[in-house]
Amino acid sequence: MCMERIFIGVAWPYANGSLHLGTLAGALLPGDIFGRYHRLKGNAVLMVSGSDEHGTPITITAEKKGVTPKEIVDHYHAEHVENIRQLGIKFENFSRTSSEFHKKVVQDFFLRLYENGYIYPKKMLAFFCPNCNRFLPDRYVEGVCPYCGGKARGDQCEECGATLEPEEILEPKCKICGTTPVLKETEHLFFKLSAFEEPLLQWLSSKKFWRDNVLRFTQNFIKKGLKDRPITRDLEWGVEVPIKGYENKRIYVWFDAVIGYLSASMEWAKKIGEPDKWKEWWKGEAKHYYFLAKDNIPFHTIIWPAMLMAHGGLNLPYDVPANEYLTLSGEQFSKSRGIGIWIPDVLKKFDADAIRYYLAINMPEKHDTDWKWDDFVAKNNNELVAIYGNFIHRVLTFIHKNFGKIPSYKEEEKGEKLIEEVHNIIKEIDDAIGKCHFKDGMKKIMKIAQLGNRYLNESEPWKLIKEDREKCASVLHVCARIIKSIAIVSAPYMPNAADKIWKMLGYDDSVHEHGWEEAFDDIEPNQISSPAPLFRKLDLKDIIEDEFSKLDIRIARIVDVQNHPNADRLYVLKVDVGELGQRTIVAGLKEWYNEEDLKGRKIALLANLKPAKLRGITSEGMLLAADDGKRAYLLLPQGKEGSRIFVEGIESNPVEKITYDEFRKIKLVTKDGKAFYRDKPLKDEKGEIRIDGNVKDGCIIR
RNA sequence: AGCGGGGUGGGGUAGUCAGGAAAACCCGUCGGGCUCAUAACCCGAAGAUCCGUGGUUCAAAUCCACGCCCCGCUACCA
Repeated sequence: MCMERIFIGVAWPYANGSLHLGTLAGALLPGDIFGRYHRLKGNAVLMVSGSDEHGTPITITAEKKGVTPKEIVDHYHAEHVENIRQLGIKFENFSRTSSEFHKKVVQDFFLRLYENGYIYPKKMLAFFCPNCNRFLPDRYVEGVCPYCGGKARGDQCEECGATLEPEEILEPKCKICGTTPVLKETEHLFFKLSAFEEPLLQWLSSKKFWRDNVLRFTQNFIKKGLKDRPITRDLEWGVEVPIKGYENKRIYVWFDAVIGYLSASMEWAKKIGEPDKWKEWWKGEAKHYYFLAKDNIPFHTIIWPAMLMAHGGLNLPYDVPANEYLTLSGEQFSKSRGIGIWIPDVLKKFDADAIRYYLAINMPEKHDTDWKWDDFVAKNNNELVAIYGNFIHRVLTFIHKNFGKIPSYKEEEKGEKLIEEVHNIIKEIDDAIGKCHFKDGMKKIMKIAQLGNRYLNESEPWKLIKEDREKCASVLHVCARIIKSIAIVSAPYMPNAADKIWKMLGYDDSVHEHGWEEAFDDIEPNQISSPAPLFRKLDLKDIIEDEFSKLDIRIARIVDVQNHPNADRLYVLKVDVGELGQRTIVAGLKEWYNEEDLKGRKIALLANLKPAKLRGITSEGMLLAADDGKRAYLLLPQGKEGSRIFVEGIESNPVEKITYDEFRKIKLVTKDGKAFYRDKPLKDEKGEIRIDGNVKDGCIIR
């Protein structure tokens, strides 16, 4: 078989925070499975990625923390590198965009496009915040839509979807400081993306094998018309523009990041001492694959290919098998809403391969899939441990106890049939991974383990060992041979476990130095040492240990206030809880808040409290307030009604209904005029939750 | 609003583009077997009007039309 060159580009994680499971499921893991598979197949793989370290969000994080952007990206880049190592993801080069090497490549690339006539200057209007003293990216401008009066963000209305020009937006506010920004003229360099509509469509016409969603999305996007994009920004943090007159500007982070694929390839070649070697992938015959989640599609199927066309002489993407999203119990990962599972946290608790298994078997290839803790535990325990791990463990312990080495094979009719069946499955796995059907491949590996278990049960070697030692040896030989196959075909999915199996089979090198075709070969009569279980069982109780996660605290808006007919001190409130609808609650606020104070106000509502009748009226939830023994103080959330109030780092996993007694054990207190759980502030999507009035520290919130 | 994806037994998914014999797989439930193995393994059973309505067809989960519901994207956030 002739060797292929495979380039694998994995979307660059942004160095403004920790990696989360979505990045792993959508880009890192499929890229790694694919890369490891091709290396096993004997192909020449160049797989690169790196930390994306420029852009406004990083400068803002740095300002908030009072450090330099460099310190932020150094911190997260180091963390990414460490996490990637722990996850067993193998890159030829995992680089970073703040390196001098990368900057130089970006500037050369930029200049070449400039010389080729694809970059030109143009004046434009942009929002400038006089208080922050900076131009604001769209994301940081909030205002009112001139068409529907809804909330508009940047260049678009969130409510009606209208696209807005900067000057149209009403009552614009800087999202960082709340100041009204001014429109200011600024000159930027534009990339002539519009020139590539036809070439891109032409190029796409040969991509019939792409995933449907990727291809259709891309084609529609282009057909709507491509606009030239400004590719410089008024910023200090980024790659300097290599053109006179633009010394105060930086290259737009997106433009710079995608060039990382090229710069990281060149840097790799330099590192291994063959500085021209990258050309074999970028100028010679090679297939370029890019792994990313769906939000990244246009950058990899339109902008980057157009940039490569404008540059000339470099290979375009061959396939972009973009994934959908991994959601968490049905909700999208979102740092600002406190929804997410961060890689450094999960690595503390679980084996990388257990995480890799669950994400592989549950990969969002065709549509969003959900990470659910109970499902993770179930699949780990019932599939990975029970079917896969146990097959290997029971075979090896049996061999170790009774033979000490891989027993020799005489003949065994059923076993031969099984081997043939397994070989067919291996071919199917090969085909599946080659087509980036990773989920399917993983399922088929499990199928092999299942067939092994069945064969073992039917053959009953524990009986044969007493009656027919030779046949018993043959049966176990067959099983061992199947385990060898499993080790090889699992290597792309669970590199660590695969290598452990390999060593338990008595080999003293690494499975990753071997080839895919060896999965068809017989096993050598190795001595084996005492086997140990590969994976451990998990207990859901150990995972969801924090009692706070039981609470479902939502923001609610008071729409109506009535006096309770049978109680002097109680109000009956009607509240709007967004997606949860309207609710009636009873609250004892009458002594401290009058009706007018309350109407329209946003409050914190414990939404999953077991409903209770208070003097004849059922209260569906409980309004949370601080109590200093003399009076009550309302919590003052700012977010949208229906959105959650959370504590960072504690995953929300509310129980159906919580009793008042259970809730009382969870201590929420006041501190510095804010609400705290333990030493962490309660937050909503707008930030930390303040408390009305002048409340002392240490008051209980109920 | 536009575009894209999705709605399949209790849960999670495959199958849909190239329509066709009993709708496949994993988990869960129930019954049985086994005891080598991390109370793990294996076999069997129950359980689905394949979102709804209408249409095309000898035949529809699959094609067409309309409707309902979820999710994502919409490039100067990454």
